[in-house]
Amino acid sequence: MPNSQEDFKLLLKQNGLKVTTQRVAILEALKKRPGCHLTAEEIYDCVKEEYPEIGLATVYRTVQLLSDLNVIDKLSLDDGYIRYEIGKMEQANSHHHHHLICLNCGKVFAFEDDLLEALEERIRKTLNFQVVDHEVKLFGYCKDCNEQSDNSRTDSKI
Amino acid sequence: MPNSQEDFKLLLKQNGLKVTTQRVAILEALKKRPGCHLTAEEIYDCVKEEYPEIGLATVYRTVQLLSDLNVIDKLSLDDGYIRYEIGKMEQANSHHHHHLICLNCGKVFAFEDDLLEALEERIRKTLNFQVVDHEVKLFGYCKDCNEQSDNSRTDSKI
DNA sequence: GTCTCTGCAAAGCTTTTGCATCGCC
DNA sequence: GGCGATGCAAAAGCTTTGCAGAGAC
Repeated sequence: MPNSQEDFKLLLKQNGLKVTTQRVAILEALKKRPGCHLTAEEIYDCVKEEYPEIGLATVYRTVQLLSDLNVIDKLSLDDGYIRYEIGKMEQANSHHHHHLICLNCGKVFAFEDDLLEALEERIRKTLNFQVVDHEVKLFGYCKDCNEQSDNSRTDSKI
Repeated sequence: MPNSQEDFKLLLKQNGLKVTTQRVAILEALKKRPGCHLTAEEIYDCVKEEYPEIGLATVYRTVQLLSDLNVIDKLSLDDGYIRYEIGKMEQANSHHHHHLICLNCGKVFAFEDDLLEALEERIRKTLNFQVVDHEVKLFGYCKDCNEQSDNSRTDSKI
């Protein structure tokens, strides 16, 4: 991506949309935080720091728009919030969201996997179901939390 | 499951909870519809047919309770509703939700897969992340919708 | 009889929408 | 200057909560 901000402005114009400070600011806020899964409220707080007059409704409208343009990806961690993260650049058609969610600390880790390609192929053949996208969430306990519980087990000898 | 309704009553009592008509009726409603992914409102409508005086709040409270007891499974299809289905019987610790969601007709298909076991094992080893549960959603187009679009393509010769 | 559960209504929360104003093109 | 975008506030929609009465044990 040589100059993705210019690309973004072009993308807006190509779709008959206007380039506004708010839209650029929201995208930049998400770009600065790759791998973060932000709620609309969180994005609102981030952008407000350098653009205090922005409204929450604008954030909601903009993330919807950016999601439709495939610039950002939508995901849910089943906590009642819709979350967004910067999309895998220049890969409009193959966004594979794989997330590891720690049930203890709540941290979210992303990972890429090719094993699912085989699964999708198998489903296509056996069930005649054509898979075009997927969302995978794995719940468990992360490295740090595992080690902590190991330590506490060791430490707990009075 | 020899007599799962008795088992359920026992489970409630063992947890210091009371056996009520509403709780039994809600579980029965879900049991009658295996593979259906019902919202609280839908469960409410089902139960109301034979128990008209039930309240929606009771349904919300009961599905939460049944979910905590691992009797039913919670899932989301990202449409703003929390959904519930009868859990995999007698398998309290290994519920593997795999869902195929048709983007055209909205139908949901469930499938079991062992490929993910290998993936989880790999994640455990490479990332030191202990997976205990997962939620997999695959979006695409089902058999019927695929065939329909094939037909409409054939039919559209005029 | 006690203590939990239920039903109703109200509140809570995230997200969406209406509308006058603002600002990009 | 026109028309889309914004900001505010109000509304919408799902879910939770408070409370008095009902029901399980």
